[in-house]
Amino acid sequence: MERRAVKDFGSLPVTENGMAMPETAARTRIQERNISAILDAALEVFSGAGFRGATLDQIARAASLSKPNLLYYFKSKEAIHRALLSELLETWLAPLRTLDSGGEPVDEIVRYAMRKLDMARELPRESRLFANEIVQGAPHIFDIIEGPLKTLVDEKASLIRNWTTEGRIAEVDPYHLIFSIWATTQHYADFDAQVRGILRPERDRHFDDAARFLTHLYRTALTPD
Amino acid sequence: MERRAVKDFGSLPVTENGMAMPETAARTRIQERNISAILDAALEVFSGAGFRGATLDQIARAASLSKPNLLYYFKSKEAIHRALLSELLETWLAPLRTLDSGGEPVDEIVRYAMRKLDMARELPRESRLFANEIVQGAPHIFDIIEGPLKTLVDEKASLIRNWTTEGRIAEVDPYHLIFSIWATTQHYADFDAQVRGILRPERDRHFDDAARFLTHLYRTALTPD
DNA sequence: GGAGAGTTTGACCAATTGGTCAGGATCACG
DNA sequence: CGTGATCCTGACCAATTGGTCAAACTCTCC
Repeated sequence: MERRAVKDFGSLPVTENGMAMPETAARTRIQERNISAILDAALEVFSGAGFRGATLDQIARAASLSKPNLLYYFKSKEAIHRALLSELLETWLAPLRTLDSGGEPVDEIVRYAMRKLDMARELPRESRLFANEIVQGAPHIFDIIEGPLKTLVDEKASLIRNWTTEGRIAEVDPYHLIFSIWATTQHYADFDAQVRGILRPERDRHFDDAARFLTHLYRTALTPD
Repeated sequence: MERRAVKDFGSLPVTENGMAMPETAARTRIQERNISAILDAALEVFSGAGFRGATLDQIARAASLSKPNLLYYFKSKEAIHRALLSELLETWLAPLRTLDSGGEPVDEIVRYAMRKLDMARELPRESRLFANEIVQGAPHIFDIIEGPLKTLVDEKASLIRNWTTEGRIAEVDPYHLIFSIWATTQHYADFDAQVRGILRPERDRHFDDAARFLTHLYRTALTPD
């Protein structure tokens, strides 16, 4: 083996998702630090400008690394984006997973909405990252939407439908209920610029009003007559 | 005056919004045709890719014009974007304007939500154009949000608040009510890729279910006890 | 049918962008 | 302390992109 082989199969095995560094295998402290700096910088830049709007220079600057050094850790812009999306996907879907058949159904759904609203407040960049991706047709994650996400939503939709069948919540379409919870909560992260332009809130004050409003909205709509 | 002056003040006066052609003054049939072809192509491309993601070549191709010819009608990419946004702004705000103090308040608000849902179905590109813009911080229209849009929303919010004061609808925060209507309806245009990935609807079938769901949601939440 | 306004284009340009590469600096560890 | 693996960089490249320009073409209207 000479040069070329070393480059291809040497100390920097390229994993399937395009990362130069394996996420599982042992990382040096330097790798640990730089990879997380890159992903954090990438979240900042991608969420604010979308995939195509983001540039490697911006990400490099935000991560305090040189551009070639970025590409030492991730083999391409796409690879960074992919790694970021897959890193955040679980976080993003976790609240829906916790929707459980135990407990009072109306409370359970309202609690889910409140959890989503909290995430819009605490993790707006993550929300906008996915918003940018989906608005533009979800080119990089359509398989996830059709696969794991659809499976999860189908499962929770049938749980909700059981509640309506048992008369424990009002008769509503479970899918559109879920969509409306996503829409009304993520709205405060994704369209933050508009919300703030209209409300001019001090700090995040408006989130409390939103919480009250959404609680009323879903509680009245779901409580069976 | 020689050459240069002819170029600057000659037959193609540049209007304030950057269009090479005045919208008001007489247009030749060729101008009529090409300008609307460009704006239509631009809507297609900008709404699918965002401002930065769109390229003049894509727009030119979609309009069946050469790139220099595009720039004969609009002096820059920004000018096309600006013209498009300002052309569509009225269309986009019109439904809210029609929210009127006459008529039954709950019906009036539900009717507004249904009108917005129709627009998400009929004009998804327009919805995504604004969505792209706002998700990325509304860099080109923040003054509109803070100005005319805020004014309109303030006005309608106080109308809604009157209704609650009079006990004609339930006590809800009018601003968050409006936001929730925007969010739940535009969701079907802006996040169309996700909705279709999960529901796999034939045609636009799911809009009818959405209409039923949203009618129930707002009717129950707004009807005073 | 011809003159001047209006329209179109190929060729071109500078800046930006994603990505490469060879070599140098630094770190871990025997 | 030295040596091999890891980390980092300046210089560079090809492609793309927004935009310009002079020249040519076409339409309108007298």
